[in-house]
Amino acid sequence: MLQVNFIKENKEDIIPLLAVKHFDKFEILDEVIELDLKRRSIQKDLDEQLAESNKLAKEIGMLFKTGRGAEANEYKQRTADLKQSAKKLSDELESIQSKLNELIVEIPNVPHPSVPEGKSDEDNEKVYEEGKAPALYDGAKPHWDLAKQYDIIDFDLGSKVTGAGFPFYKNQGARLQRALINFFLDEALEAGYSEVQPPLFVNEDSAYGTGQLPDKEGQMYHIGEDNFYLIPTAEVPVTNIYRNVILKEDEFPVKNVAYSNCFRREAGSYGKDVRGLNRLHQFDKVEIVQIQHPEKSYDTLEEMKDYVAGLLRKLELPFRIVKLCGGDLSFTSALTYDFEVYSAAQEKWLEVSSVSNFENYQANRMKLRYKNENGKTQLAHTLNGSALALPRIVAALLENNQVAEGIKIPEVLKSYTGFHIIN
RNA sequence: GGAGAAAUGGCAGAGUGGUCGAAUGCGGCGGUCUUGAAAACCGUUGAGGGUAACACCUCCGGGGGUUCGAAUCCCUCUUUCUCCGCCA
Repeated sequence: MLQVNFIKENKEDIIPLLAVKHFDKFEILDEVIELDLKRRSIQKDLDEQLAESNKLAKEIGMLFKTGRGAEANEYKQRTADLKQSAKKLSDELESIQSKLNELIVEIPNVPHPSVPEGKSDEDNEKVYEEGKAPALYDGAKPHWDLAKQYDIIDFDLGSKVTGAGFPFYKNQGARLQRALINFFLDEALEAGYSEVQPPLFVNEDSAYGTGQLPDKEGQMYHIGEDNFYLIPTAEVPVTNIYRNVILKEDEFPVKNVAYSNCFRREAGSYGKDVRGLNRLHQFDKVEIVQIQHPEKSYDTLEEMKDYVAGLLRKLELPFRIVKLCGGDLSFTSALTYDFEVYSAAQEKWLEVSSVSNFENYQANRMKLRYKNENGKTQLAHTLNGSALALPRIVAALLENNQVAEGIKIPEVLKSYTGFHIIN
């Protein structure tokens, strides 16, 4: 969430930027500012009353000690009154505070000035493109047919055992998954990320910390009995490692990589978008997370973008990078690059990675701070990116590398899979 | 799952109703000494709100209560440890 002071000081500047994100409830900004003023004045009154009763309590103590009980009892009367009005004020304060909270989480992160205008993914700005879609041979098929032909991914079996969107990976398909996970993790370690293996369930505080709650409640699987949420991405547990943490400035940048299963309800998805591997309820992803000094976070975003591009290059996949427009940008992100891989058989671009800078939006919720050189605590910046999500990479690998004899494995993966062709 | 013990500042650890935001030690930072370093000595060292700056307020795992007054007493939740049970 944004900081109240930031809103107050930059209101005029952020209104046009928020408009790029199609946020139009600008009256919330004023309400937040007003509530904060109110909060402050009530806090002041309350503090004064508390100071008064602290003073009285001390005097009463003294009186009792010196054996002047009668006087003490007179004082007691006065504290009773104070207590009552203090209680009223603190109730009022609490209700204002929670109203303020409710409102401020409705304000999305302010997009970076370079974020293009636009409604949907069609308005995203292409910033880079590399590689050519391969010319496929005549019998080329989409990946769901290939998966069946080579018996490497079984969607029907997944439906039987669990439901749609929970496939089984089998035989060479299962090994390809393992190979990709290991390849991605090894690459990240090489790039200086330290690996963590996070829990797949998180508590409410964590879901709130990275912004899944209260916004996207319905998108997560929820274990009611224990009030846990299944993680939609490793970003949630990994970023929350640093919830309520004050870093030292020389600890920047914090770089973590995590492989995890991801669980998404994907309520509202339909049609060919969800065919095969295009959209799953459970999938595998290697995620990179960085925590960085505010002044360096955009350099880091570029670095992460280049890193992801390098992975796709090694996998020999044609890809492009788009800068998300205001309408496609997520609620919490200030700037996001999406990576799309061309699926030759489906003749469309598949999103395989998303690299974002959240600036201090997540950090403010999580109270993730650092001490600067003057000893002042300030909010850090958080960034993350998929590096990479497996299903669509697998889809593209299968489709783009198919030949009459089978599916060729890219050079860089051969030592991981132990085979050169799926057949 | 059952029984018991515990949770205090970066860490260790004292504090069982009033001058405790909290002794002491370690660590960190600054200084004295030194050619430099170490040792020794001196000082300093939690977070949030608030203020021009002070004052002042809140926070001793979370929440609630008792009391004029709570780190300290009571209730509750969470976590950790010990024992028993079960178990990959």
